[in-house]
Amino acid sequence: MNDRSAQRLAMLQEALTSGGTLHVRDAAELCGVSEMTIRRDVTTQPSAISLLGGRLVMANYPGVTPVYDLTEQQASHYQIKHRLCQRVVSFIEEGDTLFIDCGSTLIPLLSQLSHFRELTVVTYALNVANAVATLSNVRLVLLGGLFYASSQSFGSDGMRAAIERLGINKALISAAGVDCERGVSCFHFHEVAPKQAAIATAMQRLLIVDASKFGLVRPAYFAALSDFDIVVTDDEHAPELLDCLPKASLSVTVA
Amino acid sequence: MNDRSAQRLAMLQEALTSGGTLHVRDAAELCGVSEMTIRRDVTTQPSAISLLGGRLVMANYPGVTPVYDLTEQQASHYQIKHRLCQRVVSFIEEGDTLFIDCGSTLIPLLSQLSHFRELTVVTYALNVANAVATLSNVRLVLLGGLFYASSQSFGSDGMRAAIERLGINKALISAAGVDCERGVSCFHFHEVAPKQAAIATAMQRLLIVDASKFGLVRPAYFAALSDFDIVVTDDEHAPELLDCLPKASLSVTVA
DNA sequence: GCGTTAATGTTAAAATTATAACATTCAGTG
DNA sequence: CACTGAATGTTATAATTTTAACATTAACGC
Repeated sequence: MNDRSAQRLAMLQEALTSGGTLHVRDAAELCGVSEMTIRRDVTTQPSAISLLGGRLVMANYPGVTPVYDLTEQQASHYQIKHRLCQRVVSFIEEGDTLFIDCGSTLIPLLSQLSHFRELTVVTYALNVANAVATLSNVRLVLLGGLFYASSQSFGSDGMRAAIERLGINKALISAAGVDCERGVSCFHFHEVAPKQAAIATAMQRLLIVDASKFGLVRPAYFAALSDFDIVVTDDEHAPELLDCLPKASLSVTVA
Repeated sequence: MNDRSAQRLAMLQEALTSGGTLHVRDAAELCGVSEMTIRRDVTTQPSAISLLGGRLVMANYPGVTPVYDLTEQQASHYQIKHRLCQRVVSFIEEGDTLFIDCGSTLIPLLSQLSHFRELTVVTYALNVANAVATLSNVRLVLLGGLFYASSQSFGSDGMRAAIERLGINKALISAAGVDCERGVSCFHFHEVAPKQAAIATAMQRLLIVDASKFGLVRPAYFAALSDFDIVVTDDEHAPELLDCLPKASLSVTVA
C-alpha cells in the first residue's frame, strides 16, 4: 500500500526473476530495512512473492513454482495422469520425433523422457517447452506464434505447414472431450490446426485421455476417433465405450 | 539408496511435477511413512526435490524454482540491470510493439510492463516469453524453432522473414560485446538473424548493455554501433567511449 | 513547530522445523 | 529361530521462523 514498500517488492521481484530464493535476512539487507518490514511487504499485500520457510520465492512467476499446497484431489489427478504417461512411455522408442500436445495431461511424461538417449520433441505449448528445455538429451522444437494464455500455447497461420514439413514420428494428442459419434474435441480453436497437422503427418497417432473426458463434446472438433491408432486411458469401461468404432485397428490401452 | 526410498521419491516427484509444494507432513501421509523418513529420503540422496521450510519443492524441475540462494554478486547484478531497464521503460509508449532480445539484461524490464494498458512483445527467447506470458495486458508473439539451451532461445530458417513481416515499433537489443571499431557482437550465431531482422524493421533501435560489455568482441558480430538510435548503459565513461562514432544522432543514456 | 498518523523497528514469546540420539521393526542368513 | 544390519520410527532437544505487542521514527498537514 506504500510507495517504498512497492518499490522494495519490485526490487525483490527482479532479484528473483531468474529463479532461486532469497532469505528474508538477505532481502532485508539488500533493501536496507529490517526483516519485519520485508515480511510485512510480502504478507500484507498481494504480490508475486511469497514467504516459504524464511525465504522469498516467486509465487506465480513464469516457469517458477507456484507456492500453494497441493490438494488431495490434485495429488490424485497427478497419479492418474502419471499412470497414463507411464503407459505412453512404453510406446516411445529411442530416437523418436514426438509431437506433444498442449494441456496438463502429458506433462508427467516429460520427466520420464530423460531416460532416453536421444529424442526430438515438437510442441506448440509453453509449459511443455519449459519442461523439455531442461532435458539435455531432447532436442526441442517449439512452434511459435501468438500466445494463448488459456491453453498456454501458441497459434499462427503457418503452423499447419510448419508441422507438415517436420518428420514427426509419433503424435501424442490430448483432448477435452471424446465421444463415439461426435469424435474428439478441445476447447480452443487455435489448437485444431496443429493437432490436425500432427495427426496428418505422424506415422503413429496416440490419443491420451483420462476417464473424465468420455462422453463429452467440446466446442472445437478436430478428429474422429478412427484417426487414432492407439487410445491410452484409465477408464476400465473404455473398451466398451469405444466399441462403437468401426475401425478394428484401433488399439485401446487401459492404464 | 533404497528401493522403497527411490520409489517414494519418484512418487513425490510426480506429485510435484506441475508445480506446487507439499508439506512433509502430507508427504509422509501420502507415502505411509513417518516425516523423518521423508526428510531422510530427500536429504540423504541427490534428488530433484528439496526441502524448504518444511515443504517439498522441485529443485530443478522444468520451469520450476531451482532452490539455491542468490549470491550477493548476483543480487548486485540485478540492481544494475534493473536500473538499465527502468531507463528503457521511459522510452516505451502505450501500444508499442516491442522486440525483446534474449539474455538476462532485459528480464527486469518485463515486470515493469504491467503498468501499460496494452503492448505487444515479440521475442525468440524462452525466458522472456515465460515472463511475458503472465502479463494479461501484453500480447506475446514467440518466434519458435530449434531450442538453444545456451541462450534459452530459438532459431529457425524462417525467423528473419517472420520478423520482417511484423510491425515492430522498437527493437530492444542486448549484446555480449561492444567495441567502437569492431561493432556489436554476441556469443551465439543463431542470434544474429533475429537481431539483425529486428534492427532492420524497427522504427527505433535501442542497445542495452551494462558497463562490463564495453571493449569486448564476441564471436558473432551482428551490428555496427551506428545502427542504433539509443544506447542505454550504466557506464559513466560511455559517452567518451562512444565518441569514436561518426553518427551524431546516436543518443547515449547513462542509467 | 506540533500533533497526528503511517511506516518501520525491536523485542520477547509462541509455533514450527531441523537435528541427533536412540528404539524398534523387518528382511535376509546361517 | 536367533542374529545381523539396514531401514524406519520415536522422542527430546536445538535452531529457526512466525507472530504479536509495543517502541520508535519519519512524513505530512495545520
